[in-house]
Amino acid sequence: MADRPYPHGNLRAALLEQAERTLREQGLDQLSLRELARQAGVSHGAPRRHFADRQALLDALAEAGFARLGAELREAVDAAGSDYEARLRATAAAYVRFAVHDAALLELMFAGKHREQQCGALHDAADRAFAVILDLIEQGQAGGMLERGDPERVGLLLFATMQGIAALVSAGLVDTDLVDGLVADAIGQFLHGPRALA
Amino acid sequence: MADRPYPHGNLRAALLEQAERTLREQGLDQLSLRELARQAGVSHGAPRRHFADRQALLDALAEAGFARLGAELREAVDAAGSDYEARLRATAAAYVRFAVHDAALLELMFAGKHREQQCGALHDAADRAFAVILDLIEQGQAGGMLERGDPERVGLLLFATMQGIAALVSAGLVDTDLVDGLVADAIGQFLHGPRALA
DNA sequence: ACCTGAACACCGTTCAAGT
DNA sequence: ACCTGAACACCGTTCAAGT
Repeated sequence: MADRPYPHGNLRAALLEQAERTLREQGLDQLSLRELARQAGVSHGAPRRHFADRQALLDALAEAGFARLGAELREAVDAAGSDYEARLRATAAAYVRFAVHDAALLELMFAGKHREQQCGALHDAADRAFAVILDLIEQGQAGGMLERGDPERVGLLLFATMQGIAALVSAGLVDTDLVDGLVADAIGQFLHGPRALA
Repeated sequence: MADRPYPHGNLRAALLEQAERTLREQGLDQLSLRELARQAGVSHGAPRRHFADRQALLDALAEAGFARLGAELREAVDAAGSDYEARLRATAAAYVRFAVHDAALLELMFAGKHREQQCGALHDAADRAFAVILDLIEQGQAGGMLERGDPERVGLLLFATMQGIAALVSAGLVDTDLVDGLVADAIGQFLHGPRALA
């Protein structure tokens, strides 16, 4: 209740930031435009100037989520050593970390219900996150660590596997202490095929 | 507006059935207890006798969703021929079909927010769906089509991959005409390793 | 045992009015 | 250009009362 970090002119950013925090700490159900306005110290009609309706805010959150996911994946790759399997593993681990830390946000990012309008921006943000994986695939193929093949197809498969593991974890269908093993299995299978699991 | 198919005594089943339809046709946002009560021809307080609150209804929907998913996977396996790769492919195709037909329901099934109470029943239903995949893995290992290895770990990986593909499709991040290829890639990679993608 | 109906607090959205 | 504040329709939840 001290000074507002956004005295003015930044209402849109303030709403998004607080919304992301609420989403993380209390879930989508508790995310209300009126409460966000209250926390920002403006009237309940004010957010309308920046977001046409609640869904527009959710779309913007999802877009920002993909941007941040892409950045975190990129960081993980860059921080990993030169060993290719370690780079893959670090990427997958970063993905799962994001999924655990921002489960509700990830749900929102993959929620089917998105506006046609924002859908373009959302799709672009998702593509930029996917580009990290794509780069990794091309790098692996160039270095001979991965078989040749359409990088997009191979990358989509890796992307899907990571998202699937994230979903199982977020849903609580797999115990958290099994996650690391599952990620390792996924990367091993991806690189070396079924015999990696034997 | 004709006769109610549930004159009485089946309110719980009627609510669940209508809720699943609304979820499919209009999405989670449009699912309201009051509207369900209206469609069932009862007062808005009546559902409370069968579901403590809205979340309890959603939990029940998710549980029923896993039960149906399991049944549809089982049917797909049984309807497929004896060729093992075809059986795997049919299972994955059935999963994606479910995801496309009931995207909002699948979202609900994997939504983190589930009650402790219902969580047991939900987990059991999910386990029964997973059992179909587990059987398939054990069958593949016994027949020599799959490498040996903890069937649970191998099965989880396949489960995650299917869920990941489903998520990408539901989110609209991959065009529907690429789905079949992606499923084929996933199964090929799962059975034969990376060289299947070259 | 199951349902009704009034009540309460809250929400998203709209819009005329202010600065 | 941006925000206010009253208004409207709708919702989830509670609870005393009915049968």
